[in-house]
Amino acid sequence: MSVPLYQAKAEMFRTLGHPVRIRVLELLQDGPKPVRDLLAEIDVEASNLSQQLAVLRRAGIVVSFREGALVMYALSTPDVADLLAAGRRILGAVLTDRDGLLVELRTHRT
Amino acid sequence: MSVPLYQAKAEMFRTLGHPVRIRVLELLQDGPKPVRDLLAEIDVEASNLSQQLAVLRRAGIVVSFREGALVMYALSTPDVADLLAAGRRILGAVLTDRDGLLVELRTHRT
DNA sequence: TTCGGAGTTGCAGAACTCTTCAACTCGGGG
DNA sequence: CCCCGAGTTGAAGAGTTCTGCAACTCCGAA
Repeated sequence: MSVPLYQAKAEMFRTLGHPVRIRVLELLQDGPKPVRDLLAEIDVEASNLSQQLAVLRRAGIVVSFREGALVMYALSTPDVADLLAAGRRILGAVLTDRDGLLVELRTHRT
Repeated sequence: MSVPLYQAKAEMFRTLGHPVRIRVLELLQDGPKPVRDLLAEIDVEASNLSQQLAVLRRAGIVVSFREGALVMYALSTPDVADLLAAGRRILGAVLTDRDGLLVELRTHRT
């Protein structure tokens, strides 16, 4: 293995670090979807969506296959859902901590 | 709330998308550590580490406090460990899927 | 076979992130 | 008081990533 593990991990997280890519993953959580449907829900240009899908595909996080005239995308592993869930939890924790801090700052001397 | 949720999520993942920052979080998983210790384990310039710590701090993922002459850092919530664990699982899944694919390609016609 | 819809690819400029250097703050000793 | 070790901050240049445009491929229907 030539790439250190922590670097592979960093790359994986970086891959998720884009609003369009996050939305794609959330939409794919409840099953495979054609590009058309993603495009209908995400409000971004087709070529831009395609670029972002390519990023996810290269990272191995989603897979694509053709179904008749349509190209379908799906999560490559359901573990992705766990990651998104963990992300949600941290976001919640961080935001309530911030509120807590604000309360602290208001109720005590700074 | 002015920032859409999926954008906040994307920012959080982007924050994790850097090798030094990942290593810091992994080291902090088993308790608060002074910057000196992080510096001793990570092999990066002090100012660079400081920059990366600032990124994590701004995102609310870690907190820092002074202890005598040293500055200590700690995870702001233990949920961060879950996120790293989920990341590890996906990395594993993606890599074994890749191997699976390679086997497929070798045993059938391409 | 030709057309049109569905996606993808290549590319260039704008926007962002990284790294490093130098200058700085802060809290103990001596 | 002055200095030193411990960290932080600011800024600039190099390097990446993002977006949108235009040109392209591929399948299915007429």
